[in-house]
Amino acid sequence: MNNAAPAPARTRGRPRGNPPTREAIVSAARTLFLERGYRGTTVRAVAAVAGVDAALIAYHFGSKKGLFADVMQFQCANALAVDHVLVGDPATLPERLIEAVTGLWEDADFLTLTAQGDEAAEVIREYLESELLGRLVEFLGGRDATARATAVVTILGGLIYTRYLNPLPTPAALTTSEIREILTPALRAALAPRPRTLTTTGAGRRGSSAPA
Amino acid sequence: MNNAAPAPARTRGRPRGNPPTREAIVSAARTLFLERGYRGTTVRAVAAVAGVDAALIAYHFGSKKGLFADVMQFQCANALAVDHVLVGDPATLPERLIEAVTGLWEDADFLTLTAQGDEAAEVIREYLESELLGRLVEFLGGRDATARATAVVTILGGLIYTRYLNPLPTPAALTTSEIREILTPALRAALAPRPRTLTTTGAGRRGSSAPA
DNA sequence: CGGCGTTATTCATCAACGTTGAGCCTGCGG
DNA sequence: CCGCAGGCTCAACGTTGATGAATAACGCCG
Repeated sequence: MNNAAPAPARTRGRPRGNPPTREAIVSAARTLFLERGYRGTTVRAVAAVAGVDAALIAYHFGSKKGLFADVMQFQCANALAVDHVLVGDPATLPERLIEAVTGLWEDADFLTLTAQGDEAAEVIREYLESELLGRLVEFLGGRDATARATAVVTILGGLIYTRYLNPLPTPAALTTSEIREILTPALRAALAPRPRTLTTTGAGRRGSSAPA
Repeated sequence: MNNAAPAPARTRGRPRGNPPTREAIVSAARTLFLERGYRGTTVRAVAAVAGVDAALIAYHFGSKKGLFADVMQFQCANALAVDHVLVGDPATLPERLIEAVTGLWEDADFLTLTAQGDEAAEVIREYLESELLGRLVEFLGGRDATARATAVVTILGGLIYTRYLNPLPTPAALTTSEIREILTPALRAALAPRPRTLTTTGAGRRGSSAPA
């Protein structure tokens, strides 16, 4: 299939110099994932484009899902533009957060990446629950920053879940503006510092399980 | 919910169950499992010996584990000889149960089948929790037969678990006679009819999870 | 009522999938 | 100069999806 060229370049053992294998895989994966989506992209295809053995993907990234997560970490960082969302008036942070998340779904790239079903969306949710959460904690600061950030991420994770991962039948689905209307106050409440040391029910960690 | 039709027994298409292949697979599997153990036996090898496609194993038995379960159901039935254990004086049933289970480990066939690690022993435990339980319920009869049989199977499952599936370091392991000494009273207690209608907490169903 | 295409259902095949374990070979620290 | 660790290849693993025969009941017309 690939090079029948006289160069049997792929010898066994450790390669010569400092091979940029990882980057080659990520680059090929980004292209193919965006082009054919998650399910439509096979590890073997990525490996072929990158010019490496398929087993190397499992070796470097653990699994196909891990590779996807790696690609998305880059892609999400660009699309979500976390830093860009965080700067600005804290009072309007909820609006910017919602816009960033809903905006993902108007991004064609994201749709082809994400509208494939199973593991792909988990990766995105997990991204939110790690990367965004860390940034938020750092941004919010203060004593209960973690709790507040968790609450925010929980809400956003639920949004992603109901919008994509387990989408409701279209009549029940909310439009973007409805989402904005409904979720903004919730986010504002979640972001607000605790008024006092009430037993504020401690925002539940996992908020993404759906009834059916 | 579905049709209350009295006898739509005749299905529509091709008749179910093509005997030669299924039996050929089971037969080949029994041979290879006994000869090379669970891990040492590949589904492709079984398929080759049986002269069928490897995918048929997944089709007929769901998975390699399922095939193993099928083979073991036969093998267990012979080795455990449930019927033989059940007949006789109910007063000495505990002794016979323990002897049957510990006897499995003195059976060379069982060791090669089972001493392979991962999924193989789960199958045996699951066998106990279905087949033996059903027979026990039937044998015990009476009102709380299910509860008593569940208690018995829980104990025996625990025995299997600690003896093989998650074996303790040898100093901590019990000898066969120690097991007999310790577990017989427990089994007797489990088998005893409930003295009265206490809220007997209903013997816990899953008793096989270990700390680490 | 009997023949016959239609349809439904099961069994079998093939290629491909993602993943793993064993081993190879190079680069580097001692 | 040698041992060892690490990037890597290769073959094989268990499993899946698409596709195609085989087969039996149904619909129908005559």
